[in-house]
Order: sequence, then C-alpha cells, then structure tokens
Amino acid sequence: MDTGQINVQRQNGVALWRQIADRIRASIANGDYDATGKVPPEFTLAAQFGVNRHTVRSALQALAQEGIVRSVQGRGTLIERKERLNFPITKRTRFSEGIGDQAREKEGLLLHSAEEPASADLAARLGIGEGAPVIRLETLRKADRRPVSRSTTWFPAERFAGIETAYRDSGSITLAFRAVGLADYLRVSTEVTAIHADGADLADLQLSPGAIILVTKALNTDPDGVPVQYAVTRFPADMVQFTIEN
Amino acid sequence: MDTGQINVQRQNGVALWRQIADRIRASIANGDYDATGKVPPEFTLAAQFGVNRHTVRSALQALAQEGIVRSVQGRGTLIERKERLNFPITKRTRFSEGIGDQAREKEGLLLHSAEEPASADLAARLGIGEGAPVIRLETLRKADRRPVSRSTTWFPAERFAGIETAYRDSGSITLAFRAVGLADYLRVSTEVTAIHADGADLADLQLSPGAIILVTKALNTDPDGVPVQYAVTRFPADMVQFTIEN
DNA sequence: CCAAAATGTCTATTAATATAGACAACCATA
DNA sequence: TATGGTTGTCTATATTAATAGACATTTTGG
Repeated sequence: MDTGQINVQRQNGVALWRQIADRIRASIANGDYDATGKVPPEFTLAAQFGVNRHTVRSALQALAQEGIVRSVQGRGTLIERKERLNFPITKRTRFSEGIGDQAREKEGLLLHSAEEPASADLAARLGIGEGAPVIRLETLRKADRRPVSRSTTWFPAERFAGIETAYRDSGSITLAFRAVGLADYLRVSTEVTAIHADGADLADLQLSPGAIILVTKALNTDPDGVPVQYAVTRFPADMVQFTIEN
Repeated sequence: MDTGQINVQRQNGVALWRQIADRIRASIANGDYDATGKVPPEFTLAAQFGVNRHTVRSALQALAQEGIVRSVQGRGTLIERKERLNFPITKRTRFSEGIGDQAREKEGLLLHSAEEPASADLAARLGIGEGAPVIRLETLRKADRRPVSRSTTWFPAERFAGIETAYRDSGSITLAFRAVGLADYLRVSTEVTAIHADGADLADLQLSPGAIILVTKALNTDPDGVPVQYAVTRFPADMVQFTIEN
C-alpha cells in the first residue's frame, strides 16, 4: 500500500466527496481494511486524500447511506458490508446457481410482463421474423434482500407461452423454462459493457447517484442451438464481478 | 426514442454538465445521431435535459476536449468519433487479433519492465512459489493512436527470460511469447469489473475525469495448462465492449 | 476514572456550479 | 442577399461544494 498522497481531481465535474467515497468503497471491497473491520479515522483519510475532514465526512455519509459503513461516535467508522458477488459466465450460466452459496436468500421478482412484436434487432438475435410475437419479462433479482440485477428478457411467444406465470411462481428462469417444456439451455454469447447508472437504475437497484452499472446482453439457446432467450441485464458494478472460464 | 424529459440528478456529487456529457457520449456511441452526424442544437438538448443552455455547453465543451465532437459556429456540433471497439473473450483471446480490422493502426508500447518477487496472490495464480522471480511489464496499447488499454502483466521469470525486450521490439504478447519459445497459449479465466477512473488512468488513457474503467484480470496458460501469464488490464468503458462466445 | 482517540455539530468564508438573459457572430439555403 | 437557425461571449446572481477552525460528545483502554 502506498501511504502517500492519494490522487483526487478537482473541478472535473465529480465532487471530491464522491470520488473519495468511490475510492473508499473500492478499498473496502478489496479487503484493504479487513484487519480492523474499520475504515481509517476521518483525520487520517483527510490527510491521505489531501482534503478537509468535512469532505471525508461527506464521503462517509454517502457510504453510510448505501449501507456499506456505519459511523459510531468515539469508536470509528465500521464496515457493514463488503461483498462483491462473483458471477461465472460459462456455457451453462445460470443466475441462481452462479450465486451459489455466496448469498443465503435468493429472490427473483417479476416486475412486469407483456407480449409484443419483435423489433428488427431482437428478431435477428432470436432468429425469428421481424414483428413475430415475443414475451418480455422485466425482472429484479435479489441476494440477501439486496437488489443485484435488473433484467429485461425476451422469449419467442409461441414456443414459451405461459413462461411469465412460470417465472412469477418460481422466481427462476431455469425453473420457468422447465415448466414450459425446456429441460436445458446453453449460453452462447454475452456482451459486457459499463455505463453510469441512470434514474431508473438508481430506483430499481437502490443505488446512490454516480454509481456504475455493468450491462450484459446475453443469448441463450436450446441444446440444438435454437435461440430461446435474449436478455439485457444491469448489475451494480460495486457489488458484482464476472468470471469467464474457458 | 423518448422525446420527453431526460433524467439527470442534482446534488449527487456529479455535476450536471458531466452527467449530460456522459449521456451524450453514450448516445453518440449508440448511433442515435447517425442520421445527421450532428448532436442536436444546444437549445434542444437544454430542453431535453431540463437545464440551462450554458450547462449543456459545458458538457459539449468536455466532449470536444475528448475529441468526440467539434462545435462550429452557425452550423452545429459535429460528431468526430463514435467507435466502440469490441473485444471477443475466448479460449484464444489475443489483443491484436481481437481488434482485427476495427482499427487500422495498432501499437503496443512497453512503458516499464522489472523483475521482482511474486506476491502471495500472484504466486497462487501463476502456480509458483511465493517470492519466486517474476517479470512485470507495464504496457499501453493503442488503436489508431488512441489508448485503448493499460496493462500490468506478470510472467514467471525463469521460463520467459528476455520477454521484456521481445515485447518492446514486437509490441505484441503473442509475438513476444513466440520469441522466447512459447508457440501457443490459452486464456483460461477472465474476471471483469468496472470502477471509476483514477488519476493514473486519466493520464495513461487520456480520459476525462469521471470516466468509467473496465478492469479485466486474465490468466493464460500454455497448451499443457501451466500458467504462463497473469495480466490486469484497464480499458476505457466508453471505447470498448467485451463479447464472450461459448 | 481519566486521557486519548474518535465522531458529531456549529459558524464563517471561499470557490465552483448552475441559472438567466441579452446579443454578437457565423453558416446554410431559399 | 436576406433570413432563420445555430454557436460564441458577456454580465449578473443564486446555489452547492469545499475549506477552516473550534469545541462537544462518545467510546476505548490504561
């Protein structure tokens, strides 16, 4: 660890307290403070970042708001949560199995469902005709009661009629597929990008403004290679990482 | 496209002009303005985002600084650059082949090299003893003269003596491996996370503050499964995306 | 129980961000 | 060449972010 001055930028459109909050959040996720279970004292942090103690306090208040730390007068600022869920991306990627035992409670909520005609882009990805009916599900997944992903996912409507109720009842894509007659499916491609969270992300994923979102666009097929699902999923970047094993 | 009000947040630590700059940058990368080759007029953008025209101007000035747009009095704000490089991640991931013909000029620069003892974490990943000598290379890769990645990469020192000069001369990991006697290698795992750019990123990758960085941690082995390279690479998120094909 | 080490709260000041309006300069084109 | 649409520049003001210092309050440990 470099104990010297830590670099923060001024007048760049990102407030100092937010830059510092992001750094501290990363350090916590990185396990830098595991020895003590506490963030260094405000005075020390202020010196490290070369800012006023009040600025550090703003950063810590933001992290407290996120539930990552909790300040206790006289004791210090305690780390409440530091996990970063790992999602393996493989031929057999499944959300709930991916979490595995990284979380005790797993939930899949159906926010909304609709049947609609496929756009040109979607039709191409699913290998169906443009305008063919598709079922769209809007889902929110949680681990230990914290939102970890927000998906929009499409299925060919004819083949998978009723998958919305199957998902609503089971909270699992794998089980929903099984309920409508598909025993197995494979992940054939995943695109990963990163963006800043927008207003909807902040609300859905209970994030603080300025947060980073990892976006995946995934295509699943049946064992014969016929596309069965296309999904766009948004994850809070500070809570997850992806692992690709070849 | 939603022509109504676009959501921006106030008092969240990220200045309005930066949020707007990020949105416009994303819209450009998304091809939203391809029909005209121009960003909508300042007046229109101000109305869309619900802010003053001066605030939009700050955003556009930031994008002009990045070389993404160019404002011309009387004409409008022209789009100068909108590419987003795609990097396939597969068993045979190679940087230069991955870029393929997405860029005309490709460069790999050696910024620094050193021999050092392996940390516990690194030793575990490379399957060598803790403290065993490793060669560390700091590299910067460019496509069409724009920086697209900044890597720190380690090799077992005994097996790959001289790889730093081989890399410096060739600008390619694949060729450098070949020069020191390794004809082929495989990507066995890749971890992907996203963070905010720090000061070093801003300098190395010529980014504007507040930018998002995609971080990959990759392990390569020889055909027999013996680890040969571990690399941590940082990409500007607005310039790249990853594709995982299974 | 006392002292050291933390966080909590308050006031005051300066610098940066955002809004508002007016008008000049420039370009394309009808 | 006149006009409408667009960016450039200027002044003024309000709000938010950051600094600075002082002191209160709480916990931990000797």
